[in-house]
Amino acid sequence: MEEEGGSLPAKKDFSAWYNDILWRAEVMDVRYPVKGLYVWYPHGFALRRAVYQSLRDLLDVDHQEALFPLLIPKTEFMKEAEHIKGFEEEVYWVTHGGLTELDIPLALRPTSETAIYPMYALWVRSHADLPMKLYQIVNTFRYETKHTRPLIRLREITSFKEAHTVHATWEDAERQVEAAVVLYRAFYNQLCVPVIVSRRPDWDKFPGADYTIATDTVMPDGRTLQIGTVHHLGDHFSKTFDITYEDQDGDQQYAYQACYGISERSIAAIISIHGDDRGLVLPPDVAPVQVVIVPIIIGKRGEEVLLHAAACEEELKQAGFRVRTDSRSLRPGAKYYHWEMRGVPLRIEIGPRDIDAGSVVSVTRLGEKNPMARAGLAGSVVRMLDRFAATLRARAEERMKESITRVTSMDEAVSAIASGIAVVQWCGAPECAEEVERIVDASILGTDVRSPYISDTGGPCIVCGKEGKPAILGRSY
RNA sequence: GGGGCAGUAGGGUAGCCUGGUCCAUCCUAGAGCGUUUGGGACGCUUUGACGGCAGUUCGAAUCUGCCCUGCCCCA
Repeated sequence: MEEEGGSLPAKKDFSAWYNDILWRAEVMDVRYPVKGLYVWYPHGFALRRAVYQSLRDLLDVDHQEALFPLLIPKTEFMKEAEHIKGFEEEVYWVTHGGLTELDIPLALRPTSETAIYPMYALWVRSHADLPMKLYQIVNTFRYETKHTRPLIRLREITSFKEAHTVHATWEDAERQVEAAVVLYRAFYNQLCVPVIVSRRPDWDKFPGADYTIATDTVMPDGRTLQIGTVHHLGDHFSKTFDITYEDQDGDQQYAYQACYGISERSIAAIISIHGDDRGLVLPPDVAPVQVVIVPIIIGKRGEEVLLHAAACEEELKQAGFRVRTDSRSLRPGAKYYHWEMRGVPLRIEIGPRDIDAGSVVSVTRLGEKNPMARAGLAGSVVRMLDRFAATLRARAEERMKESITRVTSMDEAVSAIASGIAVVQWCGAPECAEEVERIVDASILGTDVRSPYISDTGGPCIVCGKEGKPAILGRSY
């Protein structure tokens, strides 16, 4: 299934690079014969598993994982008017069971509010049940009409982590929204992916939400990618689905809710932000293989080299690393290219010369090559990988910083958007938003921007000149 | 949503315009054997393809229609 030889298009040609790296690095196979559905290769799936494990670890501190059905009866799905409007054009419907037409058509969940909340109505009874914080990791279906793209715009989102929380008050739900933002920041920090947090304009919020906070990152071509959203649902759904609790005075009260999601776009971000002309570059925390050992098997000392490699592998495994020894009968160079394509952070080469010198050769995925003492190997690897992650993070932060430009004119905005995000002042009026979006051919992503590179001081609106606040503008995926 | 281009072994391609020369070219990959191994090894043997359906025709990879899939541009 794997392909060697030939090479990846340069990352400068981002679209071609992205399409190619997915199969060359064995992340996704895009050849499944249905538009918008793709297959995870084992290596991609291992990456997915590590990424979602790290997300689970963060959530499991105060959330519980559950699992709700894929199919939602039309009667439930159609209850919340705004929600329906937001999704009706992209819902897949199951209309038949075998040859029999169903009395009530079943929707394939495009998201699970309407699957979960009827159950929440049963589960939430008293203030003592609150807050309730559950999440699930599931596939969801959306009949996308725009151009589909692996990991980015899918008809089957295979890896949707959606958390749904229930609270006694609007303010409690708001605090949960903030907690979710903190959680998502921590998640992306582990992935070494920088994000900008902002509040989506009203017309762009989740259908049925009071407001939406989003995390975006900037792709190498300057377009933004939304990689996390947090919604304050107010009491819209609790009123629709009758989610009430008995408060301390014995009165029934409507609950307030929040929900927040992350999908495999997080993996698209890892690939796009860290990858280079040689392939993937993976943060050590989520790399399926963290260390690859390449034994240099020459002539008579082959057996001896393999024994040393096996001892190193064992030592690193004991230390908790995901290690592979590549003892295939290929030239060492071919193995280096192979594992570089797959993003392995650290390579250790062991040959007769190293054995004689009591050392090994270590080479990071960023090309830093050093001899490393054989004694205390595991400790050295820990330090090496920590530094590697820090470098990745710093590198990505630097690029993020460079892609953000504060502008005061439309011309400046246009040129800033060509390579990233423009920060403008905006008064908040929809007419002004339409105007600026039309002129610069980009969208207002959000306000109340939280990024170390964007100050929150206001100024005159770029369109009408009235007092405005910073808003970010960009072309998004 | 509108328009354009394309689909040939696992991947990339030639052939298509001008139907027969094609049991289809080349590179790469896969299998087998042998020699190799400190940055993509080499030799020999071998496997493997015209997106689907219908039509035109004595004859279709090649022409026509529809469908599916992909890519690019515009909204």
